[in-house]
Parts: sequence; structure tokens; C-alpha cells
Amino acid sequence: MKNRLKVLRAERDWTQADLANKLDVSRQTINSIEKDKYDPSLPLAFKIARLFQQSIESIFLDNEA
Amino acid sequence: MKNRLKVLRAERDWTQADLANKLDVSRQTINSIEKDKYDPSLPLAFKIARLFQQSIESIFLDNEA
DNA sequence: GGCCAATGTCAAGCAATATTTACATAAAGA
DNA sequence: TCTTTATGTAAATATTGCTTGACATTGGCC
Repeated sequence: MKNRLKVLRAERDWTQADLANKLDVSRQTINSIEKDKYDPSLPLAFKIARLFQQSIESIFLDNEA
Repeated sequence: MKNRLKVLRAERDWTQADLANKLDVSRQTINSIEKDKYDPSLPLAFKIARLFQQSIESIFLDNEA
């Protein structure tokens, strides 16, 4: 599932490590999500949406049919 | 994480099995989510939101601080 | 060139999620 | 009462999400 994390970070000049700290996850987790290795859990997706004050749908893009 | 699946089903007069079929998961998966045994994956949450034509945030309720 | 910060990637392992199969319970109708 | 339908629950297994630790690559700056 595509996502806009990299852009959202860039807008705020945050590194992957910065974002990881704010979300209480590892840097590798952020990297893996950005690189589309896997999707975050629903609770983490909510946490991300809350941090950026945007809807989940505006950050994670649903491709499915 | 609380959710409104039971109500959304009721509004449409769908059984857990009906919803499970529409989402291509087992009936027990629906039951477990409704009974708050665990949260769905993000892709499944998107699929549910798409089916009910509502945002994820309007179906799954974020309790966290 | 050499240094440093940021990012990318890999492997091993644990925890959470999702699956199947199966059985129990509750409610409604004949 | 018997049957049927919907829901609840449990155990075993597979898969995914996330971790730590380590190392490679990239780009900017001195």
C-alpha cells in the first residue's frame, strides 16, 4: 500500500529516526513502511494519522479493486 | 479498538457470515473484530471502509491518548 | 579524499493478527 | 420439542508486524 510518509516528513524536515521516535517505533519500521515492505498495523496507522492531523485515507492510498 | 461493525451490519440486515463473504475473510474473523479480540489489518480496514463507503475513522474508533 | 548523517537492507526472533476446524449457546419458528 | 440460523468461543497453525543488531550505500560538507 502506497503512502505519503516520505513527503509528510520532508514537509516537516524530519528524519526517519525523528518520526520513529515520535511514534515509538524503530527507525527500520518507518523505513520498511516507506519502502512498501509491509503495511503498518491499524493502531499504528491511527497514531500516524493523529501525529500528522490527517485522515488515514489521506496518508495511505488504497489501490485495491 | 472499538468499532461500529455490528451496527453497520444491523443497518443492512447482514449476518456476520454475510459480511465475511463480502470481505473474503472467515466468519470468525468478523466475530473476533466485533468482539474486540484484535484489530483488522490496515488492508482489511480499507476493504471494510470501502464496502460501507465510510472513512476508516468513522468505523474504527481511536481511543489512544 | 575523508567524515558524518541519513537512508537502505538483511537476518533472527518475538508478538500480534488471521486462518481453519470444531463445538457450544441462544433465539425463533414449525 | 425439534430444527434451523446466528452468534460466541477455543485450539492449532500460518502469516504479518515490529524489534534489535549489524552493515552497506548515498550525498553533503570539510
